Amino acid sequence: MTEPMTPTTLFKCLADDTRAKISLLVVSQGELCVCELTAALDLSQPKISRHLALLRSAGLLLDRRQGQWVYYRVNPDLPAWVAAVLKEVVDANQQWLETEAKRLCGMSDRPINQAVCN
Amino acid sequence: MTEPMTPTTLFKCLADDTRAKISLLVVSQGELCVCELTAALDLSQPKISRHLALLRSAGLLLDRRQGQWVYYRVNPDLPAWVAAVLKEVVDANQQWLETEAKRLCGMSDRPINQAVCN
DNA sequence: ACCGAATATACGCATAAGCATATATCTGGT
DNA sequence: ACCAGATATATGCTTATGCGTATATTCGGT
Repeated sequence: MTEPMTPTTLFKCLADDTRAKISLLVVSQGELCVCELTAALDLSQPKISRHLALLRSAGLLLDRRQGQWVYYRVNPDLPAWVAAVLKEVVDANQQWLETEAKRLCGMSDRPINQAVCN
Repeated sequence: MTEPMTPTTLFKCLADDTRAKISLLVVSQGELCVCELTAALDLSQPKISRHLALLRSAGLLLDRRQGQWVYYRVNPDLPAWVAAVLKEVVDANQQWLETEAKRLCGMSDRPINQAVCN
């Protein structure tokens, strides 16, 4: 079902603030669970889940259940240009993600390892 | 009016087949006029113009009138990451643009210089 | 088995986005 | 001044997209 990723497919995934921030946060953190994303973006859980479902069905993200939590990561089988684009955007837009990154770092009850907080 | 380009702004520009192909063709050719784009994408002129207006008002493309033709190019004042993303996508997706590039090269009455056709 | 936490989906609705067609504007040539 | 080619915009319509709320589902602990 996950057809080859065309430019338009990728850009549709990212053409929404919620999905763009989810994706970029996941890229920079490696792996994040739904409750972490909900806290970082300060949005309702159904809203986050709905956007995650879209990113998953487009093949951009993969999910992994671990106990009560579901972790999302970037699909490692994507073409190299997709990873390159994501990396470029993340590296150049740290400030745009600042608020969300801070909320994530300030999260008290994170399930597992608290990632780099600098 | 052209606010700083956020990731979401850029991706909304590109989240449509017509606009993505217009943008990538312009990136790879340097500059293209409306009639060239209309021929390359094989779409109606109003449709092309409407999407160009969006790309222009988002600040992604600039236009320049030369006689009866209006040429569009990528805004050179965009942040470096935007140019990097566009370049990455173009380089890796030549095949996706193949049909349009061929139509452009096969265009008989191109206004000025016929760009590289390989 | 039951309960609460975490996550996913369904539903109804409001708005945005894209389209085709018609029309307006601008330019160069006569 | 007029006309044709090139381009831009307006209008009305249809569909896609995103949202909030309610409700399933799944899991670990008791």
